[in-house]
Amino acid sequence: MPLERLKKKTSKEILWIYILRLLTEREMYAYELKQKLQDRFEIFPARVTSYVVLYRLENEGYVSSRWQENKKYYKITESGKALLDEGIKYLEGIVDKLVI
Amino acid sequence: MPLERLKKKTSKEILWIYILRLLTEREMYAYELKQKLQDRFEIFPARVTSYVVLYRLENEGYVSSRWQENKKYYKITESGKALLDEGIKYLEGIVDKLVI
DNA sequence: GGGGCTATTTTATTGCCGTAAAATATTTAT
DNA sequence: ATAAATATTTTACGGCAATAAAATAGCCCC
Repeated sequence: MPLERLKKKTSKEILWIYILRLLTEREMYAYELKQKLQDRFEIFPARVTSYVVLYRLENEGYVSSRWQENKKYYKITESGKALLDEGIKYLEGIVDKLVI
Repeated sequence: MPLERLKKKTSKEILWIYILRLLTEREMYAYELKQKLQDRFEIFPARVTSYVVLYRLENEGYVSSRWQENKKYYKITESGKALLDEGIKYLEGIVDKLVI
């Protein structure tokens, strides 16, 4: 089923968008994000995935981090917010083109 | 840039949705579809890609084909239409969750 | 004091889809 | 007549992101 493939693939490959989206609400740590991803977006990434994605995002300056009580809290940066906006607009654009 | 990755990846991995969408308008052959994908959706798949995608779609019953004047015309089936609807709804759902 | 949950890191692997490659046939300008 | 563009097929390959694996540490509770 291509739709299953799409859901599996897409929901994982847009993970960084969901993560940035959640971080607009407040600081969170990776483990917490994984829970939220399940509750809010019904995505079930593997244990490590959110760590890896956050590592990439931080490396590219879209999030910053600080340690507190043995947890690594991530915060979205200005360029992260800009990226998120672009990402959402891009996805809206896809839908628009399909629906017309 | 994760957005570039997203555009590259997503626009290719949803290729089948765009193709099904185009086929709701009329029968087309693969080569023709490639042109339309560029004009309408600004996607630039490799020469063979539309052939491969259509092969998969036909195999799974989402399109049917017939030969006419040395061209293989593809037509969307009922299950193809259902799949397309589901796909679009799924994408709309993603956007909705992000925008809230 | 040890089992279970929370929390993170690094490295190696895998799965999959688009794509490159190679081959072929027809049609259309020049 | 021939080069270029159109049109399709089959097989093999590559990239890359999520994931599995393995290791580590704090915390809680019984």
